[in-house]
Amino acid sequence: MSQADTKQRILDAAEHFFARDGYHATSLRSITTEAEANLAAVNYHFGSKESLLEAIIDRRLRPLNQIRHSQLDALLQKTEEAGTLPCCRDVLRTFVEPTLRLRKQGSGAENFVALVGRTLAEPQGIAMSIFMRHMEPLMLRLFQALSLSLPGVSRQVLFWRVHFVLGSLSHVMRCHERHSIVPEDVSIDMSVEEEVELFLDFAAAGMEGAQ
Amino acid sequence: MSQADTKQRILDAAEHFFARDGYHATSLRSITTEAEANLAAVNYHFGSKESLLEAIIDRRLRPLNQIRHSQLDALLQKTEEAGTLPCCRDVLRTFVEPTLRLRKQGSGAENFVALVGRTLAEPQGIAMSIFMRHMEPLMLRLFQALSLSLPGVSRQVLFWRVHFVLGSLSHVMRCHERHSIVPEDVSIDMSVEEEVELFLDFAAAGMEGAQ
DNA sequence: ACATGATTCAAACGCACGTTTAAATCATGT
DNA sequence: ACATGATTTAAACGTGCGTTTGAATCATGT
Repeated sequence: MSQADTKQRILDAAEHFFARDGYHATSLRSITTEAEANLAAVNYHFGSKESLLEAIIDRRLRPLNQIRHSQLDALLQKTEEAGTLPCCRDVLRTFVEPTLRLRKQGSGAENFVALVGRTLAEPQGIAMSIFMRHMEPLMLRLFQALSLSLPGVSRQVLFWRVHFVLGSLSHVMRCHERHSIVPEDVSIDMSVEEEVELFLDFAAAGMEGAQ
Repeated sequence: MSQADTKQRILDAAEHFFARDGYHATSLRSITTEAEANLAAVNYHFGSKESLLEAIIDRRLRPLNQIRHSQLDALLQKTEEAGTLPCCRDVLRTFVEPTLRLRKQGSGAENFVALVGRTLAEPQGIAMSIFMRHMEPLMLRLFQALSLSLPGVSRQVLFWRVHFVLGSLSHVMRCHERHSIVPEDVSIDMSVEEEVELFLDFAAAGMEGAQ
């Protein structure tokens, strides 16, 4: 059993518990027990509990944001060539679709998505500063592209609507499994495409605002 | 200095720290220090840390939900008398407006609003079960009223859009002070009415969905 | 086969936590 | 003034935490 195995198992277990119970409510003992590793392994491989959290975010957020960046690149290049403005829904899709797709990829990625959802809900939390470092450039590009797609909406109003959408998205990201109250006639299982379009129906309409 | 004083000061201090740092990251020592009370006072007056959290939720959520219920009562009675359907925006307003108004009421209520926002983001958290007990009847009525106001939207789609709106709202509730990144030309200070209409422009359009 | 560095392991460290205790102090009715 | 119950206080309790240690074990190149 090599180092890589242990590190990966610890990352997976920690991702799982951090997402489900939160950073502070999760102990290194429960992580290492689930990972079938020794308690000291976390400090040996990662240095500290906080660095472990950073490694978790690093592992998944870097590739995710690369995808989001390149999707936005592609959209902006396409509309520029066509001499048109990107539509709000398409801009949002470059951000939302990779996120919801990640969740269905398996191998614990759904735990990461839920963890990010939690992180967005803890403004003063340890994870937030780590997270923001990764997100800031993309967020600025997203805001600019949305501003481009909705020339009729003031920057002030746009700012808040972007926040509303991020609130919705982070909420969806947290609800990865077993919902609290689900009416009997509502099905939870959807394809990524269905999820994305369901979300974009709401978010794009909200961004455009009341008529 | 009477018992009531100490209990109130502890409630206020705990509300403040629970909202800012979360339940697990807040110690009874920091609470009682801020409240200028003895460490043992929490267990004397409330029994345990968890019961303290319950008392915090009880103190503010009970009157808040009474207002929301009666606002919804009034709306439904009015439209029934007029023989019309309630409009989606008005239904949402009965839920959203008392929430955002509470925040401006002062005396620490803004901390409670932020705490509820956090709670909604921690599905397995201690606060969630306490919170859900208070919210379930109102949530069912809200869902029914929204269903009435949007007869063209399937229950399945409606269910998700309600979740999206609650996600947005809980996000707004958490952002009570000092935002992370605010563009220079965006003003944060708004009246309750402005906040409510800004939110409802977004939420009502989202509920109605893309055309 | 052996040396060497990487990894695992059991045990312990100091610390902060929520809670409990019992004495001291306070408030109140007579 | 005094008795009584409510409240406050300082101190300690046991527990679980993140982290550290040093020896044991493993993997690898020669």
